Amino acid sequence: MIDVRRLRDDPEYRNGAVRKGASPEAIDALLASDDRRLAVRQEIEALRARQNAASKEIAKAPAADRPAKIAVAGELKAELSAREPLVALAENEFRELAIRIANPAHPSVPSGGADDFVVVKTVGGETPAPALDHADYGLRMGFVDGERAVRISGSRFAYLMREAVLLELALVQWVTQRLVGHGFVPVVPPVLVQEHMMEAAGFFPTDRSQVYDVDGGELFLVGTAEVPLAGIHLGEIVDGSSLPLRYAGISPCFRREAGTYGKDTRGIFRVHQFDKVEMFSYCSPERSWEEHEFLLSIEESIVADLGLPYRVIVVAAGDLGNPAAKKYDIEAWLPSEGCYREVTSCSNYTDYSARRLGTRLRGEGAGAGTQLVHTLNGTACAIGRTLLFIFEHYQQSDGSLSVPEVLQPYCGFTAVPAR
RNA sequence: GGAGGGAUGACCGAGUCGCCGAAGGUGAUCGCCUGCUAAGCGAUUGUGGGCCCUCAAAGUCCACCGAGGGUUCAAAUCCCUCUCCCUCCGCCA
Repeated sequence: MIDVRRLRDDPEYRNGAVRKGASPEAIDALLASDDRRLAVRQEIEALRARQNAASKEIAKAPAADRPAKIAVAGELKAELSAREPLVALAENEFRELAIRIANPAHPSVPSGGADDFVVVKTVGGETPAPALDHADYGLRMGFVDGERAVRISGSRFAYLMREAVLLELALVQWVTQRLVGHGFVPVVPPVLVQEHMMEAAGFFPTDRSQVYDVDGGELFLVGTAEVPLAGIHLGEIVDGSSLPLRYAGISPCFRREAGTYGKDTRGIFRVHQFDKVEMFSYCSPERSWEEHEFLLSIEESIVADLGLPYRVIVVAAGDLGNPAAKKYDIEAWLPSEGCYREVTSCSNYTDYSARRLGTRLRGEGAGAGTQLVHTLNGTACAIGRTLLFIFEHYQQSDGSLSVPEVLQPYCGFTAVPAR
């Protein structure tokens, strides 16, 4: 949820919203609506104050005077109940308008759309394509069986099998250990959540079509552990000195991938179900940008230690998700396609999600007030996606697969012979 | 799936129409006291919003006792619906 006061007073903030696609008209309409709801509320509150006072008098009055006083209070009540619905109307109008304004882009975010990203750095070279691309290689090695999965679940599902499973477990172990070392609390979260949690996390109503609902719409399968991790401190006021609170969620992720027909149909690049280790930080507003860089540095270290060539980009304003003020993507080099493709990303949602989540922090010292926390999230490792990069970069000329050194202690083998 | 019980402030826990934004306790903060520590004594200590004000504080008004409706001049308290939690039975990895 947008900060309306800041939208009114801070030109840079307002401009950031425009760069995210909000029209100046929509913003002005929101501000006008804010004025209206305030005026209505003031009127009703004044009326209610009079009614409350009248009621209190009744309690103190001697029995003989009561009937007259009750009549007076009754009139006020009638007037109040006639005008009270106006408040809800004004509030609803305001909310409708407010929900359409995305979190403003940070000044450091370039304007424009999907092609207007800025490359921050490039590490490693653009290696040549291997004999088989990740899909063919996965099939050949018996790592990925999409054909059989189609029979039982439809397209964009796959059986992950054989050593690929051990590599998955190794990745989860390795990455989780690293995060624990950085002070993240490891979490296996619920992956079915209620509608209100989807809303609070900012996925509904915008991305409703991307989410599976089960149990007759009572519960929804999360597309990322970010959702339940964002809910850990729902409605809580946390001690400011305990921040940053860092969680590492390990979970399957479910995505409908609506509107991606024909896109990335090879292998397990884009599937309806995959496992992921996700980072989530609750952070004070003062140091959330620092935290964002921290999450990026972890993501970089993971990709780099796996030996994958990659680049870091700052995603342009128009290509940011609704709640993100800034987002980095790490794109690894995919030799078979001859281009960089996203492996991980991290976003700073600033106070945008926290406002709906109701997660605040209490400052230190006596009389210190509360303020909204900032929330950030990032992919530590999207397992399937990562495996596929390994299939290409670690595929040997004899058809065998070597194992990235960092994973060897966790999977118990150093190579998989050709098949 | 069946039968009961519950949801109150950071936490525990009173409270069956007006004197309740809510006793008491814990925790926290400030001060006092004891040559340290512990204990003890006193004070303060919910959230959000409005008005006032240059700002803040103070003051004042409104809302909030799981959520949403209802009854009433007046609801934490009565009624209805929903959600969640707990206990027992059944089922079960």
